[in-house]
Amino acid sequence: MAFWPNVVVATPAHSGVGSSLTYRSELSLTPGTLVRVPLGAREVLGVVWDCPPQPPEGLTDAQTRAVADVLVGLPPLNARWRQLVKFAAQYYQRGLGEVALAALPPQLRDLSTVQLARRLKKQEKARGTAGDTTPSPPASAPALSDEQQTALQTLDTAKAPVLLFGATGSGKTEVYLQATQQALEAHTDAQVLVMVPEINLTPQLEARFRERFEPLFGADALVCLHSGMTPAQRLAGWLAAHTGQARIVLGTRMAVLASLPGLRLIVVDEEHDPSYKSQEGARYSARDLAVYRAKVENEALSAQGGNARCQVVLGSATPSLETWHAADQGRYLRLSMPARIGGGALPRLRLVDMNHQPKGAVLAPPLVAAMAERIARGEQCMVLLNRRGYAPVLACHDCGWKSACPHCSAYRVFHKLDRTLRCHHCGFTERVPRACPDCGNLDIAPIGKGTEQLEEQLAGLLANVQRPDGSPARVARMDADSTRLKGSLEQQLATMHSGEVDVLVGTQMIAKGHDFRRITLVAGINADSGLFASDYRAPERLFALLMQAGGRAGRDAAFVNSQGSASEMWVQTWTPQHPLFDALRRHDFPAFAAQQLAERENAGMPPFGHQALLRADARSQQAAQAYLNAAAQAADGLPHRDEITLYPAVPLTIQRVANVERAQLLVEASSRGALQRFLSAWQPVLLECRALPQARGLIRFAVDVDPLSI
DNA sequence: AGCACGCCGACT
DNA sequence: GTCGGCGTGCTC
Repeated sequence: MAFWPNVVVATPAHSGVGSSLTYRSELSLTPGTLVRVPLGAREVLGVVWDCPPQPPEGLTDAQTRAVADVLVGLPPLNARWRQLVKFAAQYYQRGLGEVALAALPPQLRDLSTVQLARRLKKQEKARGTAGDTTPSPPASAPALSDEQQTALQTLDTAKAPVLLFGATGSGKTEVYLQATQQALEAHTDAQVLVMVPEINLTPQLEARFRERFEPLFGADALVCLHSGMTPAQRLAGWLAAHTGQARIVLGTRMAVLASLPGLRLIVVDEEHDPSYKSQEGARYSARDLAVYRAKVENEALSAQGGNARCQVVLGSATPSLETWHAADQGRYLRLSMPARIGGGALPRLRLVDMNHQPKGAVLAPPLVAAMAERIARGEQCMVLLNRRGYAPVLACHDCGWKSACPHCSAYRVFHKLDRTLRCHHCGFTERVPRACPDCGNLDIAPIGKGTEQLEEQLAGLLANVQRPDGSPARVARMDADSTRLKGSLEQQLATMHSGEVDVLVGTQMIAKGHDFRRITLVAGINADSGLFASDYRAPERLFALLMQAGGRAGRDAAFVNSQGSASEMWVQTWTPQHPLFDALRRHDFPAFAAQQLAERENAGMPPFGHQALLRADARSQQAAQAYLNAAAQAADGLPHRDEITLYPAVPLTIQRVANVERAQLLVEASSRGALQRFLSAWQPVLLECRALPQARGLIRFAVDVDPLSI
């Protein structure tokens, strides 16, 4: 008796190989079994997709090679996981094996069967001792507000994805915690997946979950899964999730593809965050896959009978318009928690019209004065500027030279601290020239402001300001540069918490998640620069960013009240008349969303229309565009072509990065189904078009379904 | 995608 | 003389 298992390996859709490869095996292999198979000269990890007892047609015996090794001891990946992977591969136009293998920990690929057995044994042993840990008193959950209570109850019985629309500080995390507890207590094998948009946000959430659940389920019951972990940690975490030993998995977008056989609750925190959309490889939206995954789990659970469900919660103070629209239509269940815990008020908006401020001032004088007042009272301030470095450009006043990157169509940023010019796109770094490289003029000067300069200027402006104890005000900066070294993020957060720092200057990263109880003033500098960009999502992003940043202020109602002052959100803008600010002033996200959705509907934009991008990287811009336009031409006559609009190829905003020219072509459809079917039919055509003479110089192409920016 | 094989520049 | 750059082609 022999079998012909179809095995998926890490070959992408555009490699020309079908979705799976057929091997030979003496044994019948359960679908989902992990195997090692010969592929060319090497041996690779693969997943058995099915295992028919008949040889395939059109494939000779000589072509079929034998399965080299079966990873016994590792339970097969279940049908729900395989369905999720299959859906993701189809929907995002990638190879089945590419998605499947990307969802497995990289170390699993090069681990021998013996090593794996050892790993599993170790894990098993740890599980054995987990139950013996001294039972600590169960962590007491705080009493819930009425809003939280309602949310929790609804969550328990909801028959649709739940949008938890909660103001910053309304206690969403406590709802996640208690929902997790509910799910875990309902079933001994139940697992919960909690996702956050960024690695930075995992430590504090992990701490909250550990504090609550370690006494109940032991330390091994919670694992983290994100790309910042070492390969060994990732393998261990993945194995724990796959074997069910981990009851709670906390991670970034990659965690949505982890094997979780007992999944009963998925939490997507800050669901609007663009980081959930992967930007390379398979460009999937972890949020959308989370919703799909819950659906698959629920279909399986209801087929088994009983009323167990896998719930999915999308949490945000400023939901994505896609999610908001789904809630409007009743596809998602909207739960609102408008009140802050402790009765704190949301910060008052102070709009500064920069047209009426002294020319050249980065910070409006009234804002500086307001900050000085706060510092003198022992309060902290936060200033947001979304630009690293000292200045975005260095220029020669004489000949007009600018600090262009030789490899990219972008300027290199002036970093004063280490006297370098750095390209933020390709990483090319040089020491700042003493004189203009073109004309030798010594008068080269920075143009525009970055966080380094803002920190420097603020330190100067606040030099004479004293804190209540008479010590001088202290300014600190937090951005990707200041937190690059391991542990420095934690260190910087600690100095902020301890109150050593009065003013924190930083990029977007300071707006997310971190709770500093003494912050009562938040300022957005140059925040509206995004509004001038052509990106139709710019207002949505700006609103979310300002709302999130504003949410950092006045989190501790008791502190704010004791200070006798209200918290404030200052925004410096050149377009104060923009309707976005009216809604922001009222903290009225629903009004903002309604206005934006009306605009989107009129323009046929998402979520009313559906989009995909065909992107091309090439030696020359001409080749990139020629390939794209040829692909568009070759689409004639494909199924659903008449329901699709193909736009002409255009260069990306940053046309060249690291000497690679980039272009893209927008694909639009009014129906998701038509777009999907068209893209599937287009895929083989895209492969063929690579061989066209005009596409000479093409390096790669990729389809981006539901792109976040166009 | 990997990863082999294969052909041209700066180093032990 | 090699090490190594990445261009081209293949994987049941």
